[in-house]
Amino acid sequence: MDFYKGEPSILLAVDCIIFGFNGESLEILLIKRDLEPERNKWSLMGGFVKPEESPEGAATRVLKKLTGLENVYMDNCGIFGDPKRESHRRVVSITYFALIDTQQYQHIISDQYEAKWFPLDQHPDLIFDHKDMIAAAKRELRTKAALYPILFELLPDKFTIPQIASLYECVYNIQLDKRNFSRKLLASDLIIKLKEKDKENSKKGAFYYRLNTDIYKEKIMSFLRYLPSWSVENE
Amino acid sequence: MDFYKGEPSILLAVDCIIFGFNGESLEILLIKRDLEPERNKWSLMGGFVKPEESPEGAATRVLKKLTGLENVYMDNCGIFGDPKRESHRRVVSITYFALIDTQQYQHIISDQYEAKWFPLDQHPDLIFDHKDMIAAAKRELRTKAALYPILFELLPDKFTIPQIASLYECVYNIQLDKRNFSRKLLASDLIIKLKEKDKENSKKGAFYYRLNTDIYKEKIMSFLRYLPSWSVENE
DNA sequence: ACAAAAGTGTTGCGTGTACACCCATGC
DNA sequence: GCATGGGTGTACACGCAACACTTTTGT
Repeated sequence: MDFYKGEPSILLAVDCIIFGFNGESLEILLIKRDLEPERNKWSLMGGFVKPEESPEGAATRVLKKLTGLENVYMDNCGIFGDPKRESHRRVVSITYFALIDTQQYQHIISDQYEAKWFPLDQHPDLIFDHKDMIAAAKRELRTKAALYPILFELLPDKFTIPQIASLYECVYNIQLDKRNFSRKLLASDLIIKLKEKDKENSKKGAFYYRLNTDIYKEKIMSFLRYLPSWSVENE
Repeated sequence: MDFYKGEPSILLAVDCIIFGFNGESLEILLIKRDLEPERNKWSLMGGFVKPEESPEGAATRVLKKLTGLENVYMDNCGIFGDPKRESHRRVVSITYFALIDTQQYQHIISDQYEAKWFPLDQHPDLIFDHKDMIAAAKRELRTKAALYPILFELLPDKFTIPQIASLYECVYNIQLDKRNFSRKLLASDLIIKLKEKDKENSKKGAFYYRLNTDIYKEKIMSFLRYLPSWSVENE
């Protein structure tokens, strides 16, 4: 039986905002678009949702195609469906942000695309509404990261506390008191101290830590301690 | 020119989780589905996205069709795109939750649909994955309402503090200390005291308040004071 | 008068912030 | 030994939960 006959069909796409952290700044991975229209312009990595996959599945596939990475943290961060967003054809795009460890990425990068990292706030002009998508992803990343410790996804397995502190500083564009930050993080039981020290960035050296994955998963999964909080303040 | 030729077309739908508060419990508005397949079964209000409208526009249209209401608070709360979610045809559905003031709704209800309010946790069996949609909407409502004072959207223009306190109790299934709640709310400058009292629910009577829309909009728009908060706890 | 719900005053505790200080190391 | 960044101790402020207490009114 063919229900819904005559209903308008719309093309459904996904676009990925791929975040990485190089120790200095928060960056996003952009590609030179490889199909018409707008071929060769800078763009987010994306693709159409195929009949046998979910939107999230499409995003996962597209991400793997570009980076070779699997099991990457991804999360929906918007729906872009303005009828005029692409002038040629009606396409609704669902966006996902991905957090990847650039250490792992370096080695597996696909040569099929001309891909390049750009500082989050200094990307070139992009096609369609991709600029808005990035802005939405940044907002969503900030919101999520304030509630759940997802930023660890951007770091290698072994990391130092100064490293993650500077990551938070990049994400929120703030200055943190590293001493208090360190204490707070340790008190959370989220990280486990290793024997080894990183001596590259200081004479004394900072201990390496790794995630306590049990506690991490618990915190990622759990919800807010839902209480009204009207003490919302501006950025 | 016809770019993207040969790309699979997918039907795109929206479904609305319509929340209302009757003073006693949090409820959702369900309808008896009026088209095949699954005609006459309980369902969320929904519809297909038309070529000339955005998904959000479709949700707004569909909501107005059922309730007659416009300018209703709505927010995306999920994407349901499993290839097998409807066995007959590939449909991806974007869900929106809506917060309406049931006082206004009572009078304008459309007779075109058999619609009925159900307590959020006691709804009948629903078609497809609509049950999951409601669960996702509930989670999203709780998260949003913990960060922004959106629950006022569920109340009439004039409301009392005990009223909104009991709304929070319903949404989070908790007991609040009304005394502290009242103080906290007043300190937020979100509400403005009126001369009048509601004497229906107590002998002393509780003052009516109305929203301070300036402060309200500011708080709704503003983002988190983005700071890492790992003190996440379970429900 | 008294019950019942609205609303205020007060206090202790926990968390975050600021900052003085100590520690380890390379040069 | 001294500069540099890593890390600890401590003190104060603030916000929130707890709860005794006051207020207002209907019966």
